Amino acid sequence: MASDGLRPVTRSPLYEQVAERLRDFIDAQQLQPGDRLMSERELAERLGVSRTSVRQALTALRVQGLVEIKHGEGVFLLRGPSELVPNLASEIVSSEVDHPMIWEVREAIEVQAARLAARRRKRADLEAMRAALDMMETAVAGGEDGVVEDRRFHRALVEAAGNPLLRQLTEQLSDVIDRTSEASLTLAGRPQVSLLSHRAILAAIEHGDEAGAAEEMRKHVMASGERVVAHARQGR
Amino acid sequence: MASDGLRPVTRSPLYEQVAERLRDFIDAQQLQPGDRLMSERELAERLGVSRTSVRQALTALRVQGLVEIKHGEGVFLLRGPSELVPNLASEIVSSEVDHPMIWEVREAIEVQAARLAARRRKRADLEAMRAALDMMETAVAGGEDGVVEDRRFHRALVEAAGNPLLRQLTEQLSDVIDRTSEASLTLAGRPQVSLLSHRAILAAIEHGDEAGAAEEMRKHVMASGERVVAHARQGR
DNA sequence: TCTTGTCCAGTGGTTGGACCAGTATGCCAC
DNA sequence: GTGGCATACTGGTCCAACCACTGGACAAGA
Repeated sequence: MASDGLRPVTRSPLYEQVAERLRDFIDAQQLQPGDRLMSERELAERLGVSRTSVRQALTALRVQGLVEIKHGEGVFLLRGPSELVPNLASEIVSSEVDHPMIWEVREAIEVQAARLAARRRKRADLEAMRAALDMMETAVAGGEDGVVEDRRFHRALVEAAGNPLLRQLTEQLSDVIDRTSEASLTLAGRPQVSLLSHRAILAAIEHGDEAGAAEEMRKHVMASGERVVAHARQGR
Repeated sequence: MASDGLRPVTRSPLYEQVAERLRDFIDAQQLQPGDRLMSERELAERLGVSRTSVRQALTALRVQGLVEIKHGEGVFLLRGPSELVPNLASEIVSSEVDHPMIWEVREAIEVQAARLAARRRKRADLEAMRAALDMMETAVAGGEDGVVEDRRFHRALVEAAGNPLLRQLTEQLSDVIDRTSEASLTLAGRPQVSLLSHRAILAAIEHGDEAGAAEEMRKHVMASGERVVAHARQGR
């Protein structure tokens, strides 16, 4: 399917345009954290839109953590112009699975998850990981890449870590993580190696060997990352 | 300064309550990604609020990536109930600085940051960290707790890691991290010990000793966490 | 029978204006 | 000074109307 130049027209809502104008404004004026914006009524007049639209835009900026809205006082800047784009993760990364930065973050999170899993190792968690690996072994033996089963294993491991906050972070990055895993496992010979690494990690966890589990996971993530990055460079 | 139970009352805006109700609703109903919510008008009536407030709440949920709003069609769920509450960090944690979960996450992120900082160690970054430590030394010598300087050091370290994604994660957790640091440094004798740990970490980074930097940071974070948790248990 | 056009009901998007509620400020009586 | 009060801002909420878009029902035409 070729790009036929007939992709659907996308009209962006007014409040979104307003939000963008406001971002541009605080950037152009070089407003600093703590500075106060104009009142909603004045903004509405200057932008030529209704106050409702301004309020919707401000709500959006508020959710993004850019401004703080104080009843009776005004709207105050929380972060400087330099710290825009809070969705850096999905923005920058989505198209560049081979960026080392992602692998470094995976290393941070998953190594700690492995360590904590080894510390806690509930029976149900261990069985979930074992099951995921068995499924992956079957898939790999059948010539598949085992992407789905790999994902299942990593999620089970994070679950086994028993840390809701850590779990939340991985879910937030799940898109990126899944992409990187896929990029790794579609490399020739990689699924077999990955499976062995997983077995080693699980073994350490089962023995309650925190340091060992952490180190095995670190080696695993690093190796995967290096292979993907190298392959990407080669392709360019 | 003791907790006097007279902190300012915080009235949450209506649209925020509405947003929370909606989150609860899609959780209770176990709505799946792709499902459609009721119309804005119906939601307004059922919740007993104006359509304006509903729209503000929906805008917030949209920005958070929870729903997709399609003109002429309706509001559709993007993520399942499992991936709710992106602000879990500030929600759960704000009042429980002594929860081990936070320290475990700090360990994950900061250990990796130390490792990467040792790998890259740009001159400017090293100087920023040194400067922060010197300031902390002066503060501690003067009998202060050095909370501000400690924060400066940790931020400089994350900066030195040279990983924007990692940096973003720490910023997202900055509230929690700052609280935990403060809880640690206000314990008797802790600032002195912390300062020594920082010196050791920085030394390893300066030598480009990745494993050493990582291990020193791990010991530092673990020790801080254990002390805070122990002190909290004692207080109960 | 299949297509085409029209209409219509329901959806979100936007507006203006009104009023409620919280904050800061200055003035005034005490 | 202190407290009370009026006031002039600020954001928060509501309402009623209308615009813009979508999808489906349905009739007119090929």
